[in-house]
Amino acid sequence: MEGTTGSGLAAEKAKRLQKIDELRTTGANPYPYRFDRTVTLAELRDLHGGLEAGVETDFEVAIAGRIMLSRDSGKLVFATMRDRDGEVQLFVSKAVVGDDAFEAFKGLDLGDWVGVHGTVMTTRKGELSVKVQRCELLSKAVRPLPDKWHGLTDTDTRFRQRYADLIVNDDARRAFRIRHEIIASFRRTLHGRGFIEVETPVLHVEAGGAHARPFVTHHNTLDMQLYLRIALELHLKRLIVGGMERVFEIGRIFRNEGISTRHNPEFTMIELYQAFADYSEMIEISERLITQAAIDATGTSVVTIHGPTEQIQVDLAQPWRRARMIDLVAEATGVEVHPSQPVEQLRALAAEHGISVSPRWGSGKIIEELFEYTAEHTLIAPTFVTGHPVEISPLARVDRHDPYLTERFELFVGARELANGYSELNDPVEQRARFVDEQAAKDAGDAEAGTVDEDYLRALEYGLPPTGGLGIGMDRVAMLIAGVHSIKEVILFPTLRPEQF
RNA sequence: GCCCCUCUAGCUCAAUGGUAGAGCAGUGGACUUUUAAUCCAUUGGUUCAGGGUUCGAGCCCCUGGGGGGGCACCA
Repeated sequence: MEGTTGSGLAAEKAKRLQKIDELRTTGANPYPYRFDRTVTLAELRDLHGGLEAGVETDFEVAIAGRIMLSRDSGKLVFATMRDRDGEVQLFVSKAVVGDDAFEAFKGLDLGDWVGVHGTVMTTRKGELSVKVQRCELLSKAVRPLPDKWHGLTDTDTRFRQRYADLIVNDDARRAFRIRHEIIASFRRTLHGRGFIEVETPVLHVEAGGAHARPFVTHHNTLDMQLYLRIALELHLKRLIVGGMERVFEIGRIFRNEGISTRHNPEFTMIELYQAFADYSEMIEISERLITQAAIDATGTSVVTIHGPTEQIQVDLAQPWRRARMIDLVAEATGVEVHPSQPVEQLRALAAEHGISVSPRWGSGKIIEELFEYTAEHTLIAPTFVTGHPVEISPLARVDRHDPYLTERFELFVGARELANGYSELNDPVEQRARFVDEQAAKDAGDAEAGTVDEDYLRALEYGLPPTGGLGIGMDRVAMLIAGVHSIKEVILFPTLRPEQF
């Protein structure tokens, strides 16, 4: 623990802390306040990446970054510096910087942040480098970096210490870069179509807009129970009532459910609502948003889709399949189904497929179960599943051609649901009836059923224009475009059990 | 909640039930064009925790914990 011999973690930290003390005794600050850099390392490479080997320029730069590697060859030290977007080699010559500065440079540790003044050059082998004139410690790292070659692979450590993961794993940095590009792309596409970005409450008096178990919390001053939102839907549609016409929100959603490769208790959803549009417009926007995001994030609309048992390459720019839920079930089971059929008939079919059915379920819910068990896992390439039964779609408008179905779709890619949209139900009388059915289901013991949201009904009574709405799971889109298998790879700090220190 | 896998040095990994090891990092030394630099030497361990079996446990058994995968759950 004390002293600077040995080489465990404690000894390593002690040695570095001692270096900090020694710096301070010489009047140096191991944690200075700022550094004015002139170029980023990506800019440096853009400007000078084409230099031939063995060239020394007079081009002076000030750069800043973290020391990632160091190669000491006596009176010369080569180090690799990295900033957010690039790397460059530092060329440190004892003859150039002088004995004291040279020793000081050798005293740096991997992981230290430094600022460097120097000139641009290339080595004999052609490596773009900065010939260091002056090097300033910007922040001393007390803890050593993970393995310089193997990086960090332990998932526990990677997710708990995301900072360390980001320092050493290129793939981690890439995934979050892609996530950023996707979100930026979505915003651009929607701004281009006249959408306004809004923010609505996270704390809800009633957890509506979806079927999910909510997190419950409490407000002290109001002394009331509140729920973390499970969807954005109902507030955004209130804004359409208010005449905002085209709104969207990218927001965190909370669902008190299991954790898996596809689920995190808090995740990010985008929802958008467009007045005077219907679900067909939402289908078109879904396709456009995701395809454009892939292009913006990766430069190509071709993605590799990882299904449960297979993986395929798909060009998102090609039209996506559309199929009604009832037709997919018929295709999978060989039996025509429709929510107008007697519930006994559908129960029998479910039983044939080994699906246990709650006595509370009507025909529509059983059809959905049949779909999930028989058809969903086959939807690897992007597929819009449409025409959900009314029973399972309390906020969607009835299909203009079939009173048992709704004008609704869900997008499946890689057998995962990515999006959900519909022509919004805007008849306040019918909406109340649907809410009453939901409340009845909740009272009968369905923890995920909704309640009667009186304020939302009041809003509808002011008049919701014909509206198309859409929700897309941003994390899952990021998984698709980044080509990763777990949602934890696209959430910076995924939900984990607390660590014991 | 259930099932399976996993946990060894700071990191990446070894180790028939028989003295816990390697590479990297670290430390000391050599080297003015290296780039996972190289070469020589070298420090470093509560093997997740607690029990048990055994002459002897990193390894086998039990309990607990973290993580991963699957199931269940999840519009």
